Amino acid sequence: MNWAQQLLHWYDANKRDLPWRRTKDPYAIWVSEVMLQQTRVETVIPYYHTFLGRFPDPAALAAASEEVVLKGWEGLGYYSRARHLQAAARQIVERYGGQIPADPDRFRSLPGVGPYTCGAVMSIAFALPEPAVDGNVCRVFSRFFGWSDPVGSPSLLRQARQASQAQLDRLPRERIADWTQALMELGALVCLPRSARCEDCPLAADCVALQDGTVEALPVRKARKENPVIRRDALLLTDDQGRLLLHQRPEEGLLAGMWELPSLEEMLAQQETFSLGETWSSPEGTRALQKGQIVIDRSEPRQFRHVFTHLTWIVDVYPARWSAGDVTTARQAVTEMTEGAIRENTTPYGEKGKTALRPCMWSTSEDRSRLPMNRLTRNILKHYGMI
DNA sequence: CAGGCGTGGGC
DNA sequence: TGCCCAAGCCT
Repeated sequence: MNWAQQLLHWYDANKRDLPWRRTKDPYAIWVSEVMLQQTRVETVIPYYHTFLGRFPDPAALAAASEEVVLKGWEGLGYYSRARHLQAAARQIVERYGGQIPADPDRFRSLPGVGPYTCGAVMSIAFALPEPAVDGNVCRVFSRFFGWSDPVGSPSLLRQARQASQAQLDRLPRERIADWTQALMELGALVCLPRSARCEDCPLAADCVALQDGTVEALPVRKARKENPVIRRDALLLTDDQGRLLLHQRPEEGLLAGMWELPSLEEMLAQQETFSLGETWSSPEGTRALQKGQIVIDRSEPRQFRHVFTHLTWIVDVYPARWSAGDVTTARQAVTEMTEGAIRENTTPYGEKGKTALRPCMWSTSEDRSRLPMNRLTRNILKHYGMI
């Protein structure tokens, strides 16, 4: 047996029983591939079942509101994946009658479908000989062939695709899907980033890195930049009916379109353009703020920390109460409630000069269970008993 | 092409 | 605790 046959043989005996390996539905396989981008298998499994139950085919996904789709993705992260998936589903309904095109060029042109996802779906769902090179495959080949190109570099990707393609071209059709998954499965179970299990590897006899003693050194990784720390503040403003003021983030960028606590800094930044009691931007169907005033809790704000891939937030949360009363303009209300209470050096919303008004709403408990929020906001609301 | 874009688990 | 990651894509 050559090394490719040994790998397939190993896969036959050691492959995991994963939900997306029990279906031939190209749509379901596609959904799993998108969810698995930069995300662990154990994390994905419950989302996979829920999402497919709610959106069983491209037509169902295309017909849903973005809010419901985002809610189905809540907690998974990288939320543009969900938007792209839905946008692609809509194109599939319009252009291809709701069927995933069994055509690499057409599928690849859909939003959110890159080289890896295209190759994975085409090979796994349609047995087309398209290479699918992800982080696992790069690592396996980097070690097996002793390639020292950095992870993610075009040269490593190109070589890995070429190596996979060379095998695909020699495989019978019924082994195409297995080949794609066998490479990744080896990376996930044996050829691990750290503490590789070379003693269990079906390719050990031919592995350059194992013979050279460079398994732990490969693949070469670039040094990571330091995470900036961003100081923020958030207003936990409730009224006498238990409603909570929420704010929707901009349509683009970090946590796009998701709901969170409004920022005192943002209110300060926008005080020239609206007043709290009169013209607060409000999406259709939500309740505008009534005239009243804010009473802020002057005790020390509680602090929450949230770490993203590329930055860290430290958020001071200020509990406050909205009560009916005299008309209070934003300038008066915000100036009064922040004076001596708000910390300095926090960062306003609308980074990079975008200061467009975003929708705010008084949310009921029911609203808060329905609206998509990120993990930090969920944690804050849970801490204060708001969900 | 380098950087933006989430989250939770392992060590 | 802090750091590294895990089945990428987009700009």
